[in-house]
Amino acid sequence: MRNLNAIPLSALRVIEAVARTGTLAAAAEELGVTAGALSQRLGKAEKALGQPLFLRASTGLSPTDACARIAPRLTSAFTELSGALDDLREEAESVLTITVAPIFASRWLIWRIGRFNECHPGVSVRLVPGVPLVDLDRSGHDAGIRVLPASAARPANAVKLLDQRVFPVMSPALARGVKVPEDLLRLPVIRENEGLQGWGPWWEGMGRVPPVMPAGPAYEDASLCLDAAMMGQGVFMAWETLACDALERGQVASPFPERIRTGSTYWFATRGASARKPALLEFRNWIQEEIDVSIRQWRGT
Amino acid sequence: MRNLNAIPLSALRVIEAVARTGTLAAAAEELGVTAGALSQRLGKAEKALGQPLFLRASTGLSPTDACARIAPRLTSAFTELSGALDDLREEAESVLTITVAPIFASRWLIWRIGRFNECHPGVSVRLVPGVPLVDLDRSGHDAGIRVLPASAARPANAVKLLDQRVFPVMSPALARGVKVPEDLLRLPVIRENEGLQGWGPWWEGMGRVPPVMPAGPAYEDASLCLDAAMMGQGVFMAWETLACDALERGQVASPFPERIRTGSTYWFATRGASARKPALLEFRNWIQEEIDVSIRQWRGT
DNA sequence: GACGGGGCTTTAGAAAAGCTAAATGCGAAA
DNA sequence: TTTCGCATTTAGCTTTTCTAAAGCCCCGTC
Repeated sequence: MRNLNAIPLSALRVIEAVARTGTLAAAAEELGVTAGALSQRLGKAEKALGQPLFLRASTGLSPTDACARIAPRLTSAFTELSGALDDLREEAESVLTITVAPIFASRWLIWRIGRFNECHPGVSVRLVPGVPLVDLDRSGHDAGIRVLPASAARPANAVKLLDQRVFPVMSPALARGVKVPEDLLRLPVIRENEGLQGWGPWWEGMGRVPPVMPAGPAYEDASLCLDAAMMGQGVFMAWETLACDALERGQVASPFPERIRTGSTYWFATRGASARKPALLEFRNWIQEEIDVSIRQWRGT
Repeated sequence: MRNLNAIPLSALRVIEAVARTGTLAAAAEELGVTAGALSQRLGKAEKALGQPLFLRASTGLSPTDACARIAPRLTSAFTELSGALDDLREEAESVLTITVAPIFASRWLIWRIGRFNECHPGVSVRLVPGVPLVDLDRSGHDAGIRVLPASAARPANAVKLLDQRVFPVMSPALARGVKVPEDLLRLPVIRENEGLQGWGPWWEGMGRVPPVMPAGPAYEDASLCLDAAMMGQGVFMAWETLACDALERGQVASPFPERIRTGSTYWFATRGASARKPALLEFRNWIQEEIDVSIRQWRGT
């Protein structure tokens, strides 16, 4: 492979094009430069290789034996390169790579993505679950869906998908004993990573001073916490996108109709270079509609 | 194929090398430039393609999905290019392309070339019969064997193979009636292209004033003339390299022992760029020896 | 036999690309 | 924390490559 260092690749391209088209002029047209430039490149190539590659005839250039023998291989190699490049471009157009917080992907997005595929068969969406906020312009992702607290700066190239709202969920059996918020104090609180995310805003939203609550089991991520809630292990303060489907299916119950804003926001951030991809715009539109539908549904409006 | 115009081929090479080696530093070593140069090329490539191709990790660069997908194709394409180049080089070393006057090729060289092949199995000799003197430096031939009259300029990069000598030949039956040169006047003269090449110098060399001779059949080339002589159609003034084998085999007879110089010379001319090819030197040495042997033999020394 | 055209080559100057070396940044391992 | 490995950036310099125009050669035409 190192022998490619000895001769500029552009020279090989000239050899290929001239061998294929038969004239310098035609090759020049194809490569988008003047014939003079090619003549020079060719001259250099022949000098570098120590042998003439084309016989100069009045009607054009005809390859020497040796050149004719390798020309098809050059053609095939460049065709391969060209094809690979095509694929790259095509894929760039038809494939969306989207980084999503796992919680959103696992409990909401992946159950709906099939519908997008049905409507847009030419587009393939790849979800990349990932917690860390990646710099989209460097990561190779076309877009990212992330939840940011109100305190965070508005991300670049981002549109708001929805305000995050929370509410307590529990198994339907437990819910039967819960009539007023204070009833919750009798239940263990299922915590994500030992934290009590969302409880403060919720009590306040309900017009109460946040009380001390009995600690229940803790799990590593919100999805596991929701499972625990389904199983009756306690009460869990759930994000709406996390719980809406479980609520719909009756796997968990929500005793109070209030949906309290935490101040966090879902953002759909687009990579600058992908901003013009039609597939990406379609996807964003689709997800916005889908969120609308989904929320309207389960909020019971 | 035109899409290759949009991005420098060297950038593709960087992509390939980095994808394969995993680090910029290793790729830089392979391509023989600094890592900084590659970083720049890569940056340009990513900009040109509108998408990042590698994720920057602290341990090196890791290709994005899309890049990983095309990388093997790039590798295969460059391997193909590299292989083609190798072949070109190898062939340049092991293949000799030699342009020869057809008369010399057909009656002398091709019957002996097999011996060269036996001694030098790695070298393959291609004879390109051709009358016109080609410019070796432009024709793609490594060497040429040509006969030039004394008046011609000594060709560049040429060594003398032998002085051309001529003598009359005829069928053994006819030869029985020929004791002195004047006996030839009773025979038809077989002519090449209506000409009487060689007769003047021969008569003079024999100490005679060139007489008028009876015209016989004419043929297009000397090889056909020799055939005619074998068949008893007359007498033919043959070049020694043309007739020596036929003489050896008794197909023609030469009544006089004198071998008269015409002043023409066989040259072995080498293309400048091929002058250092070991195979070419071997061939030249071989042909010189072969000529020595052949001439010594049939001159009966 | 001059003429014209197609096609390659040459030339000079200008533009662009590419390179190097060194400074910088950034994680991870020690 | 320090250090180490690796990538990136910067500035300046070299080298390459390009273009446009003129030149040359061969060939067929008028």
